[in-house]
Amino acid sequence: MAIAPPKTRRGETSRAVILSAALDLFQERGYDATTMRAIADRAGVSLGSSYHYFPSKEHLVLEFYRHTHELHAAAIAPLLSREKDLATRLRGTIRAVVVTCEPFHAVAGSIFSTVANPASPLNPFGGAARPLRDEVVELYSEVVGGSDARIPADIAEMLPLTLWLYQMGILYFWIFDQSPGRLRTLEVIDDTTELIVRLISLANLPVLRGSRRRILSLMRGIVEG
Amino acid sequence: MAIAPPKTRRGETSRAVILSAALDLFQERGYDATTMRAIADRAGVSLGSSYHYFPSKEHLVLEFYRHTHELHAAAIAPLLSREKDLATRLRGTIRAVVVTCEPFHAVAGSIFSTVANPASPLNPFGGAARPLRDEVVELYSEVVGGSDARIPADIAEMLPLTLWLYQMGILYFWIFDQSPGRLRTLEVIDDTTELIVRLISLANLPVLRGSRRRILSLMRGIVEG
DNA sequence: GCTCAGAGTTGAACATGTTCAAATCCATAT
DNA sequence: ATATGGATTTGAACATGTTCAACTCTGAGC
Repeated sequence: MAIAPPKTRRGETSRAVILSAALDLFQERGYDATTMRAIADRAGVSLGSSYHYFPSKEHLVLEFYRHTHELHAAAIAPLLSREKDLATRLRGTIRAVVVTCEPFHAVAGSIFSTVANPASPLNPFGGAARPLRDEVVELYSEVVGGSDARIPADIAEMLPLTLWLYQMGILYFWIFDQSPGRLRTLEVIDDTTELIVRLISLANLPVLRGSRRRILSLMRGIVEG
Repeated sequence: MAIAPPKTRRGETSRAVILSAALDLFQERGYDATTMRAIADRAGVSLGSSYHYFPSKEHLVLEFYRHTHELHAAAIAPLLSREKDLATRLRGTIRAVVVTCEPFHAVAGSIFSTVANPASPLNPFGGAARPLRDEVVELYSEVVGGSDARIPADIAEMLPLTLWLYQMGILYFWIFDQSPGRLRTLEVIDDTTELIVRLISLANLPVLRGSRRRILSLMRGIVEG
């Protein structure tokens, strides 16, 4: 189940070469059209060797994810250290997600569905992908925490996870988006990020206190399970 | 691509027998563990015959959906004709969804991921499953329309589709729910339906008018695409 | 009753993810 | 230098979704 790390230099090379071939082919042809045999061929190893380092084709996608996550984190680092306005930070972060993922747009559909499967090791709610999800949630923690917005503690507690979920929603929309330059997705991002920030500030209104408490306790209950 | 309907009585019988075998096996073994050969065997036809009536294994799932949808619609008919309170109608409807689907809980995970795939004919946002989705949305139209709640026109316009999406969310939660009697899902349903009705009434507050208009126009924009 | 076109049926063949037992490689101990 | 044990590599074999060309069946028209 777990990925066995290589134990020799030779093994490290093989693993790296297989992964690189897989990432290239995923981008060139998409996930489904990329066969394990093609990956092995391009990597110059046998079919069986690929399975020595990656328990399944899906585990190769997990590395693919880690790759784009690192690209994304690097892309928004300047923004996060410079900007203090929450809306701006949030908008920049989410925009960077779809910009970073753009080269993989054609691949994204089949990958997304793989990830959504509760039985898949890639499912972010419980499988091998859990650590990566936690990293992304942590990133949103920084997006919120590094801003000058004053956010009530109960909201701040659930916000990073909520924003991660929101990001997933945006990505799902983006997968379907065929507009030139993915303009529709960018518009939705602008509108929704502004809305989110506005709703957070509205949550302090006395009339909304009750609903707010209910929503947050509901979310806490869900997360615990 | 499209499913060719049988043209003779013999064909009708074959189709029915294949479908019935598939539904049985899906429940017995789950989607992945059910092979097309097993379906053909149980139906007493050849492998090729199955493909004459159903273009793919996924199309068999589509029928599976239609089946549960009909069970669901029948289950809530008494409630919808008797009850006028929106929260009660909504709670009963969603509860009936998970109750109806309970026999298929083990199957649901792999099916859900199949459905989420934009490339799948089962994807409710565009594939062959679109008509079925419209039926479900229509059902929520009735849930709302048949209640005595006074709902502003702009909200009423988007509500059925939103409730359908909400139902999908509940089902995804339900898939992960391992609690005895699926109690956690039922709790979440009770809490969320109440919350939804409360938020609808709050939406009339002057302070929320702006956000409400933004949210609805956003949703309209998304649906159009 | 015969013919025939189209509906229905069949099973072999193919593609591809995955498994596995055997072969090979190589650093280290002797 | 040789032996050894584990890491690595290999390719055949398997399971299963899907395709397809050939075959059979059936009922309408004569």
